[in-house]
Amino acid sequence: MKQTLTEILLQALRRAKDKGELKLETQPTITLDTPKDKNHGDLATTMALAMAKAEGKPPRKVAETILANIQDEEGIIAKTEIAGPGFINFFLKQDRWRKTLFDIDDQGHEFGFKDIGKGEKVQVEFVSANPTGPLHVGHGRGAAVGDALANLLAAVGYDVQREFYINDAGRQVKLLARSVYSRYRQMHGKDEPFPEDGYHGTYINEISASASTSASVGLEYIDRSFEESERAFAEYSKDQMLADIKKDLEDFGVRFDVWFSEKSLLADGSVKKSIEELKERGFAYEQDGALWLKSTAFGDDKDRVIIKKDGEYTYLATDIAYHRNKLARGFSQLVNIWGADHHGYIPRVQAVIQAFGHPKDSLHVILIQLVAILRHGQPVPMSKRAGTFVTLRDVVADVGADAARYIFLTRKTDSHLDFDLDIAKEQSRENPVYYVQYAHARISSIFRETESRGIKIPARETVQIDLLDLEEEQNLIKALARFPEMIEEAALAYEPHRLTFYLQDLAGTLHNYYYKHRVIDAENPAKTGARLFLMKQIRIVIQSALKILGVAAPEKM
RNA sequence: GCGCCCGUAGCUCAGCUGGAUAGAGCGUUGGCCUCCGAAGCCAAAGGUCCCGCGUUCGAAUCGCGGCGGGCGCACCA
Repeated sequence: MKQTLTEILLQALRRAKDKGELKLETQPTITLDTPKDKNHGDLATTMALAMAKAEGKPPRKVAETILANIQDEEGIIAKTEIAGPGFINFFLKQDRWRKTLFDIDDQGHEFGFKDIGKGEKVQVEFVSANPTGPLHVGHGRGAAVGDALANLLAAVGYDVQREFYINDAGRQVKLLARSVYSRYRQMHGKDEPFPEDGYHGTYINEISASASTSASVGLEYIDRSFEESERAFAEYSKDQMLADIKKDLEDFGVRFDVWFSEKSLLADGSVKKSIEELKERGFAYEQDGALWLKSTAFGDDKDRVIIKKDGEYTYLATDIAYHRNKLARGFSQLVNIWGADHHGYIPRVQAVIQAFGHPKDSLHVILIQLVAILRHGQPVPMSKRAGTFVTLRDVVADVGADAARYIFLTRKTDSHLDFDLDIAKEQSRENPVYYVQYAHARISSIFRETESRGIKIPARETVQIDLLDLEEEQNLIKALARFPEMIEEAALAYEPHRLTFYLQDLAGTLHNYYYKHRVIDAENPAKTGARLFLMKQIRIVIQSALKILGVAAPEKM
């Protein structure tokens, strides 16, 4: 709809220029917005205001010229007007809007899913939690956003891969092993101090206990030193944690295509190789006995250490190899979803990307602000080390995966999120997710009713959509017509939260209609048919949007 | 000290690639079930869009400077 009108406007400009009525030294961009106020038309443009200065004419004059040159061959425009300082408002013919219903009927769940990506490969890396403890709510937010974003990008034609990067090589895993080892020894009556920085959660005890009966650890290490035991405990503990993490994510409805091991980069020599390549490219140098990345060449505050004086790699070293590996896999766009506390790391990694000869913006980092958990109105202090944190599993058990996902997605990622457990639990029926799901269930309920009465939803060949002439019906149709552009904008902006707001708006429009008018009118089969046809298309769009968010569309609640 | 994010209704937040009278949910007040699902609808009250200056025909939106809150500034990961 918007596209058609944009075409018409472009032609009008061309015509005005040919006739010498407009100078058009620079091609103006055509912006069309849906006005907040319905009295301002279905679509409005401010282009005349923007062009006024360059044309040297008052905006209203420019608007008049544009309008005078419009040729509406298809006949979609019902009325135009120039308002205020020079807005051009377009009122479109109702039957044109109604055709949207046929589009949805034809395309089904493909409706609104343009092929912007053209099959380009895109990777979304998210969660990537250290396998040293259970996932907490912050990870849940990242998981919800990452998964929805991946769905969204797939919906607009990208070939999307979901990846989880496993930090299984560093000190954290060693500390995990050490913690489990200590509890294990204590469990078997040995006098073993617990490491000062060890992980304190009860899950450590559980792993220690299960390790004792496992095939790979068993009772063999009760009297062995940590040095002798480390490998077995590290492997066992990490595997247990990863299995847990995978389970939590699956229960949350999130699945990854690739689980990428940091350790594998060390094992197969790619860390060494990547560093060599950086040296060859002139972006790594030695100083003070350490090896540095020349990240200042790309705008970082200072250069960063890759290999420490003692010969150990820093975290950056494996990240260099990891991002080189990603780039080599042929993605046109890399999206990393990180906790906001890692924001200082962005210039470094973007420097790496550029050092390997790729444009800076081939990596897009989305920062997720931290989630504060409130219980009884008070913030719950969270520390992984101290073992006090609210796990994703707890939240899912409390409020359900759908509500949790939806809450995570009703805020843009830049915003801090207060997740009040009591409200999410006690007022769960007030939760926005139910409002949207209820709309879906309501339509489904109507269909159950018509089915029991033997009323059929008409096919598009027989339906009389011109009977949909109520204002509330127009509102619904226009909301549906907005879906494709909303999807496109959300995808290009990497902002899945826009879908939740769209859905709430659509659901509200439906609830309003439902209350005011009855879909089934036994006296008027033709009108009933048209309304059922409308309901059918609304249901399709709700389903599509909820599916992208990863939230269920229940037929009954 | 430097950097990033946030500051919009009592609360939690949308709106921010500049547009017309700033929105939603919750909460408050009042109304709506003989009728397809009341997990719903309608209405009312509620605002210095943190402050100041600037750019602009036009600023919640852009720029600069403050203030307040969060986070980060390692040869940790």
